[in-house]
Amino acid sequence: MGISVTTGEHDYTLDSKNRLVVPPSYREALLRENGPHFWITTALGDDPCLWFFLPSQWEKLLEDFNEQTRNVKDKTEVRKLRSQIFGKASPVETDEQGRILVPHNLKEFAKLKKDIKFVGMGNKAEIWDESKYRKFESSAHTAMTKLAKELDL
Amino acid sequence: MGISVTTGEHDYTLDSKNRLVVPPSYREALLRENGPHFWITTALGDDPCLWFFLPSQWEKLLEDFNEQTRNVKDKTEVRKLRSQIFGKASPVETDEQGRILVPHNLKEFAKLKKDIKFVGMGNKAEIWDESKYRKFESSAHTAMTKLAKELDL
DNA sequence: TTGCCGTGTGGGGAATTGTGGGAGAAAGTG
DNA sequence: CACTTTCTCCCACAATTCCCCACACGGCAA
Repeated sequence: MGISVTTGEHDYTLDSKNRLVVPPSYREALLRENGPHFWITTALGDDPCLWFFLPSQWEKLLEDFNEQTRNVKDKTEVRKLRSQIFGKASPVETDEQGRILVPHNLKEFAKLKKDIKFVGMGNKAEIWDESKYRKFESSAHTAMTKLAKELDL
Repeated sequence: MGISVTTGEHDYTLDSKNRLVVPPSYREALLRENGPHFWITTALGDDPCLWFFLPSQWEKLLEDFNEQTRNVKDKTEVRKLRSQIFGKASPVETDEQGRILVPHNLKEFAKLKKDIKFVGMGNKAEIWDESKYRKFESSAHTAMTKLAKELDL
C-alpha cells in the first residue's frame, strides 16, 4: 500500500474558524480507500502534536491496540487506555475546499496557533504548531547526531 | 457497525433541572438505529462516572455480560453485578433540545456538579464530572505513554 | 499570451446547537 | 383539603457550526 502518500512536510494555516487544509495526496488516498472520513487524535507519546489517520491506518492502530492489550489481566487499565484512544479521537470530514475542522480540545492539546506543519510519517501524519515543530526538529537532530556517532554508520 | 459515532470529548453543563445535552452525533445514531431511547447506568469498576449507551451498544453489553459470567462459579457475585448494572439502569429520552434528564441516584453516584465531560469510548460513552475527569485523565495519559513506547506507535 | 483548473485562504449567512427560564400538570405533604 | 415541590412541555436567545460563495495564485495546455 502506498506509503509514498503519507510523507513530506506541508505548511498550512489554521484560520479563525479552526479549519485546516488536508494535503491533496491524502484526499486522493481517502477516495481510493472509499473511506468516509479521516481520524484525528492526540499523539500517544510525549510529543505535543496531533495524529492524523486514513481509515486503513486507523484500523491498523486499533488492531495493534487490541492485540497488545488482549492478555492484560486488569481490565481497568485497558479501560483507561481505551479512553485515551477513543476519548480523544474524532472522525473528521473535509469541506468543499479540502479542509477539516480541528476540534477545540485537540487544538488546545497541541497548542496550535496559526502556522501549522503537516508531516507525513508513513503510518500516520503529524500535525504540529510550526514553532513547536522547529524546536522538536532541532532537538531530534542533536539526539540523532549523538546516536549516529555511537552507531559508526 | 459504526463505531465512529461514539468517540471524542464533549463539554456540557448540567443545569438546575438536571438536564444534560447528548452530542448531536449520538442523536443521529439513535435515529439511524430506529431506537426508542438511550440507556444510562452506573459505571463498573472504580470510576465515579456514568455509562451511556445506544440501543445496539446496550444489547451488546447484555450479551457480553451473559457470555462472560456463564462459567463464574459464585453466582451470588454475578447477581450483585447484574443488579449493579441493570438494576440502576434507566432508559432516557431526549427533549426537543436534545437533552436527557439525569436520574437523581445516578447524579449522586457520579457526584456530578455543573461542568460535565461526555466521553466517547467506542462501545459506550462515559459521563464525568469535569474536575474528576481531569484527574483520571492524567493518570490514564501516563499509562498510555508507557504503552505507546512498547507499541512503537 | 489567454483561458482553465486545482489549490489555499477568507467571509457571509442560514441552520443547528447549547443554555436558561416560564407556566401548567402532576405528585408529595401537612 | 390547601399548599408546596417537582416534572414536563414549551418558548427564547446567544453562540457556534455548517454550507456556500469569492478570490488570488500558480501550473499547464492551447
